[in-house]
Amino acid sequence: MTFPSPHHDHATCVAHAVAAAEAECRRRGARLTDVRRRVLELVWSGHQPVGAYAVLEALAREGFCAAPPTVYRALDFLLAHGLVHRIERLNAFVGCSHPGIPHAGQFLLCTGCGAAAELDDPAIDAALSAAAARMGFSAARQTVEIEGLCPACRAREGA
Amino acid sequence: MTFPSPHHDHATCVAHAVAAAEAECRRRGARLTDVRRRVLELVWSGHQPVGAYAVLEALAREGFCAAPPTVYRALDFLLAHGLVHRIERLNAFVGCSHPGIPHAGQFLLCTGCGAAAELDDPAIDAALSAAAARMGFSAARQTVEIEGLCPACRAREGA
DNA sequence: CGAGTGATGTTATAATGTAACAAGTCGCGG
DNA sequence: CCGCGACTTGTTACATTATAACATCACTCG
Repeated sequence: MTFPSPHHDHATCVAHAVAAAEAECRRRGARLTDVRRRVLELVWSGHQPVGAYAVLEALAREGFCAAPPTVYRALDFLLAHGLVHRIERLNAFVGCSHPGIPHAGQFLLCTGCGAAAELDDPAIDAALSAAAARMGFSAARQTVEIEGLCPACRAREGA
Repeated sequence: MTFPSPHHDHATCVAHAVAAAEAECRRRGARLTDVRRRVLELVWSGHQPVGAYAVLEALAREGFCAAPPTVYRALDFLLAHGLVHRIERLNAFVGCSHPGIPHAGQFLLCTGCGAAAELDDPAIDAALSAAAARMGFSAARQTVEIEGLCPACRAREGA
């Protein structure tokens, strides 16, 4: 995954994400209900992590008239099925770039524009696993979040 | 840093941490006030991350009669001077093992006993830097948190 | 259809974190 | 010693994030 150009056709990003989610849910026998699909689309509304309450407000504006548990339940479902990731530093959620393929989340977070890019770098995995193993630690889940400036913002700030 | 034995003399851990903090603050011309020192000691009360409100309650029990901003300000001070780290996954804080030496926080978090061990593995740093550089991303801060089971809990669960 | 499971609605509340301003404290120069 | 200024703390109120508990709904399967 890379930082998307500001001119890319984002509608197809969302369409791809929803199609992939449909497929993944079918494969798993899980139900991608209306609320869940809509929450997924909202999380994909940009390439920036979205807070649960931002999703909630967006739903409210469309007349879904939901309460916090609705959103958190949908997000829990999407997390459980690997369709979104949680960004711990931001208490926010971002669409998964490769649903269906098991992978740990590794993220680059731009503090300039708020964009998030998902990595899946085997070298990082290897370094983490090696460090854990060296301590006799059995790793189950990893959180890797790197804050900084994306190429575009770097160019802008540098100018 | 490694996972401490349950029998180690924790009082000396705390004493070392406070002494190191005194030294570091002197070096930086920062004031380690009573509240800040006490909060530091409370964060060091175990090798497990401690929530801000847990610190608050502990202070209250000792008659410090503090409000949330007091604790958050002390924690902000300690963070700013590299005396504690924040664990994002847990919304909690843990004492820094090597104050004064600049380093990114990398943590092993045991889901069995709640213990946290700080790593400082150059290989992890290198892998993250390389991945960021490959994307043209300029990294400023990293969050690395690995959840799993520490050796002791692993033995216990395995049995 | 009817029972059972899973999904959603609804209300209230818990847990975490901050804004804004008042008051106090400490050190330093006059 | 005094008073100024910078920093620290107190205090109140509130914002943000997340969950518990229970009622109701809806879909599937026999």
